[in-house]
Amino acid sequence: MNIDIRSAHLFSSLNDHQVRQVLESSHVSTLKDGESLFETGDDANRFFLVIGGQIKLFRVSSNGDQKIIDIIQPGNTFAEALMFMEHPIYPVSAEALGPARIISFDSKRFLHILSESIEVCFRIMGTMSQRLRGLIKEIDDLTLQSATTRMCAMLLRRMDEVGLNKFTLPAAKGVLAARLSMKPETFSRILQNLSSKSILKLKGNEVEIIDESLLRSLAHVESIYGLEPEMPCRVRSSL
Amino acid sequence: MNIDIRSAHLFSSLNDHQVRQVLESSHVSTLKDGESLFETGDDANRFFLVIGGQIKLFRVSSNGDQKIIDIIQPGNTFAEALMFMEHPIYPVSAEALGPARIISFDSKRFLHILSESIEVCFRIMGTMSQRLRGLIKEIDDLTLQSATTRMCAMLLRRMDEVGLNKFTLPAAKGVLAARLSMKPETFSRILQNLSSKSILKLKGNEVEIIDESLLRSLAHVESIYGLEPEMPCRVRSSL
DNA sequence: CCGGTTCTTTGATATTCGTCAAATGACATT
DNA sequence: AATGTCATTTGACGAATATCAAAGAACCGG
Repeated sequence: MNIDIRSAHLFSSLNDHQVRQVLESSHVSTLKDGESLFETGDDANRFFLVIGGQIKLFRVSSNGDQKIIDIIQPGNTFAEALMFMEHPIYPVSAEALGPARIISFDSKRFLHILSESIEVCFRIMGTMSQRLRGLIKEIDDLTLQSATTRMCAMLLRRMDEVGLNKFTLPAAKGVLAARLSMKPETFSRILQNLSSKSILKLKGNEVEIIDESLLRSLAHVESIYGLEPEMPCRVRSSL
Repeated sequence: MNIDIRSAHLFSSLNDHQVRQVLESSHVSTLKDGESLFETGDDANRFFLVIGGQIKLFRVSSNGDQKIIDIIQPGNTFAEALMFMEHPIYPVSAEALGPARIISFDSKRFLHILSESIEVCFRIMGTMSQRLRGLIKEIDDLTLQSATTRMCAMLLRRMDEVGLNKFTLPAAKGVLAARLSMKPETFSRILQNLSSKSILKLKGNEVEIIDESLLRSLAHVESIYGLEPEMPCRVRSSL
């Protein structure tokens, strides 16, 4: 099991010596479906790299609903931003979505390495600023758009990702519903509705987009962001 | 007009020489009410420090509604996170809320200084991680709570800030409504409603909280979060 | 002080979603 | 295949919030 952690953006500019140092304080874990990694409010002295499966980051409201903040895919790190706080506390809970495999790292140790490498610092600031951007985008997805709009945007994103007009939903419907901040019932009804308008066909978790332009107009995706006039880089993964 | 930019967290660990360097590329501007500083999608090669008035950060949806992401107060910097991106583009628009005064800085120049000071890097990572936290909190305010809940939370926050049960609303009602992601009409009605239940009295923009405990229960403020990250942390509910 | 603009309030109505309850379907275990 | 469990769908209903329209208030320049 020798994974090169340098494939993760965060570690990409470490030299061999530094990688060895980081690995000294690291620990690989296997998680069962639904197994908790940490909870909102826990002391945060470690951060993580997903190497298999998916990790769900979420918050729970007083009435028991959960809002999924993000779903972390293999190759990505999370909770690394917290090490720079004086009293690091996880602002979300994390658990495995299906069986998963992660490596955890000691924050203090990593900070020490960081203090000797400006380059790595810059890289971290880069990922943090991307995450900030992603969250801002998220906020406006949540507030400027209706449930239907969010659904359509998600479908289009997924379609771009896959590159086909036919694809599998990236998670269970209930999970997606939470990710889009709606009830499973609403999720279901919206899909039925799109289906009844023959904008798409669905069979189980397989979706086939029929009328992309209509879907796109429903999503109102008229470059609130620019549609990147220049842009070489198309696929953005920030979910 | 000699302001010590070191009072801003971001610059606090710069030495005299560095401060001088930073100021070389800086530029003070005065903005009239509603004057635009930049718009969503503009190239971002400068960042800003508010020294007077307020700056509104917002995004506009396709139907013309605007969601206010944040209102930046004097002493705070904004848009500094973007300098670490390859193609920095402002993800929000910014304009003055009332007359305002700001200093702008050249990002490249600042990056150069940064590349020579790990300490400043760490400080920036600290502020960025706090901002991330703030946005996560924001997301769950928006999704896990109703309009009334958001209103109550805002009132309580304001009350804590001022330290009195009587205070002035921190901005025009319409602006606050947008900040809380609701229509002005809804904002008005909720206030009337709270007033009719004698939870508060209002006269113009003056609010007096009568029944704090009731307000607090309406806000559901059972610190999912602890209150303040760095505070010597008061009573934290289990969690 | 006036007239005009903009902000806020109010009422009537429409829509979107959530809630509750029950039916159906999918899947794993026995 | 039979069973149990869990996820999804469907329907009926209600509550929260947006929308539209119009009336008041507050503010401002002359």
